[in-house]
Amino acid sequence: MSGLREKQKADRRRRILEAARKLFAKAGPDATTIEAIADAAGVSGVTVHNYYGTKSGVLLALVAESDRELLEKMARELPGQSDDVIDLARRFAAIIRDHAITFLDKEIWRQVFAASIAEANSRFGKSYHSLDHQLALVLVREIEVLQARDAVSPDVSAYDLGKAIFSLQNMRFVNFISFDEMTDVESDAAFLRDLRSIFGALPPDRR
Amino acid sequence: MSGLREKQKADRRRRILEAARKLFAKAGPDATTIEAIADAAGVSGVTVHNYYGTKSGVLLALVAESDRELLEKMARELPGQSDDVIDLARRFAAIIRDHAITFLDKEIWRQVFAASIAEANSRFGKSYHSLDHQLALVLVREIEVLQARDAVSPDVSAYDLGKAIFSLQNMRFVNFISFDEMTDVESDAAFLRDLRSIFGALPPDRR
DNA sequence: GAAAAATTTTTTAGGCAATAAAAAATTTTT
DNA sequence: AAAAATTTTTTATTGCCTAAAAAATTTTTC
Repeated sequence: MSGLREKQKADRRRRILEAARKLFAKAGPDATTIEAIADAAGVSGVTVHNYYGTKSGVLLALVAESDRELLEKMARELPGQSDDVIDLARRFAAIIRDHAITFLDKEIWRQVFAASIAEANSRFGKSYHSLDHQLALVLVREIEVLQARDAVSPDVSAYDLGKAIFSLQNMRFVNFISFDEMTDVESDAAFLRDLRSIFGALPPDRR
Repeated sequence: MSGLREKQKADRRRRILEAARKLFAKAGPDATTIEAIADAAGVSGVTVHNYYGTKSGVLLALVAESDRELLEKMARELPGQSDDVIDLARRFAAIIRDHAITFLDKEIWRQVFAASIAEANSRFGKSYHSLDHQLALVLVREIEVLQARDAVSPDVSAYDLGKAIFSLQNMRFVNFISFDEMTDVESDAAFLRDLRSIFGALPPDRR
C-alpha cells in the first residue's frame, strides 16, 4: 500500500492554490494565466487543469477556503445579537457582504457567482453550495432561539424560514455585486424593504 | 444623413441571431462555433463578436427574445387566477419554469444565468435584467388587485413585495436548473415551503 | 456625379483556455 | 530488481476572444 502518492497530490493541490492566491491578488484572475499559476506551483499547466478543471474552478476552490473563515466569523458574530427576525436577517446579510468585499472586488465576485452556477455539478461547485448550506444553518439556529423567545411564530419551520431568508439575502447579494456603484448602505435598505414587505404581507385574518 | 447603414446593421443582427437559433437548437451552444454562426449568417466571425461580444452574449440575446414571449404569456395567464398571494406566487413561478424548460434544457439555462451575472453590465446583460423587471411588474399589478380585495395588507408596498417574491422565485429557479434530477413538482413544493414559512413567520403581536 | 471623408467589415495575427493522446517519469507491487 | 500501475509532462489541436491593419462600402462634400 501507499501514502506517498496521496501526500504528493495533497501537496500539489496546496501549492497550486497558494500560487493562485498570490497571483490573483496581484493581478486579478483575468490577467493571471493558468501557465503562470502552474509555473509558480512547480507543475505543468495540464496538471492544474487535471486538479481543478478550469480557471474558475481554481477561483471557486479559493473562495471555498475563504468561506470557511466566513462561516467561523458568522458563528462567532451572529448569535445572540438580535431581538427580531428582521434585525437578524440584516446582520446576517451585513456579515456576508462585509466579508465578501474585504476579500475580493465585485467584478471577481460576479465571476465566482457565475462559476458557481455554471459549474454547479462539479466538485468545487458542490463544495461551494455545501458552505452556503452551512451558513444558512447558522441562521436557522438563531431563528430557533427567536422562536423560543416568541419573536417568531412556533408554527413555522425554522429550517424552511432560514433557507428562505438565505435565498432573499443571496439575491440581494447578487444585486449588490452586479452594480459597481451600489453601496452596502443601499443594499441594506433594499433588503429591509424586502423583509418588511414580505413579513407584513398577510393581513391578520389571513394567517 | 443616412438609413442604409442602419438598415444593414439591423439586418446583420437579425441574420446572426437567426443562424444562432438554428444551430444552437440543432447541436447546443457548446458544439456550435462562432465561426459556424458567422458563416450561416454571411458575415465574418469578428463581426459576430463586434455585434454580440461573446458567444454567451449571442445566447443572452436569444433568451431575451424568448423572454418577450414569456412576458406576453405572463400578462395573459397570470391575472385574475389567484385568491391569495401564495397561490399567485406559485402560478407565477410555474409559468416561468414551464416556459423555460420548453425553450431550453437545464444545462443551457445554467450557462444563461451565469452569463447574465458575469455580463450584468453589458448591453445584453442589461436587457435581460430589464425583462426580469417587467416580469416582476406583472406580479406587482396582481398584488395590487389582491390588496384591493383585502387578501394582502394595505400597509405594504406592492412593488416591494412583488420584487421580494420575484427574488425568492428566482433563487428557486436557480435551484431548479442546478440539479438535473429536480422535477417541477419538487421545486413547487420547495417554493411553497419558502412562502409559508416566510409569510407565517411573525406572530400576530409582532406585526 | 466624382472625389474625399467617414464608417464598417474583413483579414491577419496572436494569446490563452481547454481537451486529448502519446510519451516520460515515478511510485507501487510482485 | 523487474514488472505493473499510476501520474505528470509533452505535444498537438480546437476555438474564444482581442487588436490592428487592410479592404470595402456608405455618406458627405464640392
